[in-house]
Amino acid sequence: MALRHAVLAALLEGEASGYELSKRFDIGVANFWSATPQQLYRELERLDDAGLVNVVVVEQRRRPNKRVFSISDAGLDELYAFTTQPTRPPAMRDGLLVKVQALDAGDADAVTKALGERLAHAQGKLARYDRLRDRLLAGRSEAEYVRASERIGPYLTLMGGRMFEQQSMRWITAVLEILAVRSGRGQAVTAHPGGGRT
Amino acid sequence: MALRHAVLAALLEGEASGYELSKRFDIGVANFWSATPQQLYRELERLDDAGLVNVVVVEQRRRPNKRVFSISDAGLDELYAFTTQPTRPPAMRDGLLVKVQALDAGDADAVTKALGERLAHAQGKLARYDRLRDRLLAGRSEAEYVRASERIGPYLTLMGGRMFEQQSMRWITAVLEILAVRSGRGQAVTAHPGGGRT
DNA sequence: AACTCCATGTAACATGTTACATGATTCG
DNA sequence: CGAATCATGTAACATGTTACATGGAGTT
Repeated sequence: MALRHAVLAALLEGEASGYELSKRFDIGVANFWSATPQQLYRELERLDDAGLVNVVVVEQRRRPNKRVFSISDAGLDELYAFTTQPTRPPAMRDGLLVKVQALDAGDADAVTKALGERLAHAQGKLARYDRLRDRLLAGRSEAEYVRASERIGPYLTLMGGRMFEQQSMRWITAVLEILAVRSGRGQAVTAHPGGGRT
Repeated sequence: MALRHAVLAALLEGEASGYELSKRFDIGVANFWSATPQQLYRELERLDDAGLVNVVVVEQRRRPNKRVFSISDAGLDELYAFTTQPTRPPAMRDGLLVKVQALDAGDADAVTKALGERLAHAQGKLARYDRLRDRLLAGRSEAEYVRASERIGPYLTLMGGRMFEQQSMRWITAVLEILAVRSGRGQAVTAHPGGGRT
């Protein structure tokens, strides 16, 4: 049930509508959890039913009404309790890794292309994280920020996100180099056994 | 449908029973995909139905019979096709990150403890990966291995796994240091707003 | 006129988790 | 004698994905 707690944690940063949350949890932006809009709308219903969030309907002039959610006292208790509960280590589930694992029986050019795309994606995410970091630090050094700021959680997960993307980039770069070496090596690429399908 | 292709990719390393596969895909070992035994048994049924694997029932003397699976020609075609298909960037979903994000409203000691446990877990995985790497290299240098070995996919994902765990360890270490600085800072920990639940 | 943004949802499906059940064998 | 390992599964549930639907406002 970690989606539930991820939503509560996100609401610590301030109240939000489902739509606003769906942007914070967008896969291309999220640094501590990601979820689709549909998951969020469903979960927000449940959180409301469980009394873990407060809801206010905000009527808007030239826009559809929105329901603005904030964390309730019961929600804060629930979130506190969550931090004391065990969590399992995360599962590796990345299609790109499967492609790389299957490289020898797959289309090496296609995998190389996919690696390049992932590299660009990581670069984009990193740039966003860096902008966010600059905004958080607001001119202060990290040491200053760490001492002075009220909250530290968001900064720490942001750092995690940055390091993760940098790490991805290093891995992809290393893989691409190795693939370049191998494609330039005497031995040609072995034709794929099926010989072309249909 | 990446589980399907992960299983096919795993079978490139040789035939296996469901039970054997479940060990390769164990969350504490897997370096390119993880899955529970139940998922694997279900998926192997489907792969069999779709003709993507060959199945041989091996009768054993003092053991229950086992069904040994290997990738079929159709399976190789399917896997090849998969390497040309787009995959989405992976979703961040780690309960530990949620805890860290919620640190300021949570139990800092419990989160610190969880970070320590994750650090140990990462260390263990790294050690396993290192042993696997030594076995793969079999005394050769990486450069030699890259030039000479038939397959490269498994080595590359292994490298990915190693780098990922090292990266996790660096992040956790940095977080623990920052938390140590903050807990030693003038300002005491703010009591949690709910004040104790129930 | 077409497209994107705001704002919400439903329905159907695919995937992943947890608990349980069975039964022999080997290890300490 | 109890625990771990080998080997397979079923059932129920929780979570996540995809496609679609609605409708006004602003933008090109």
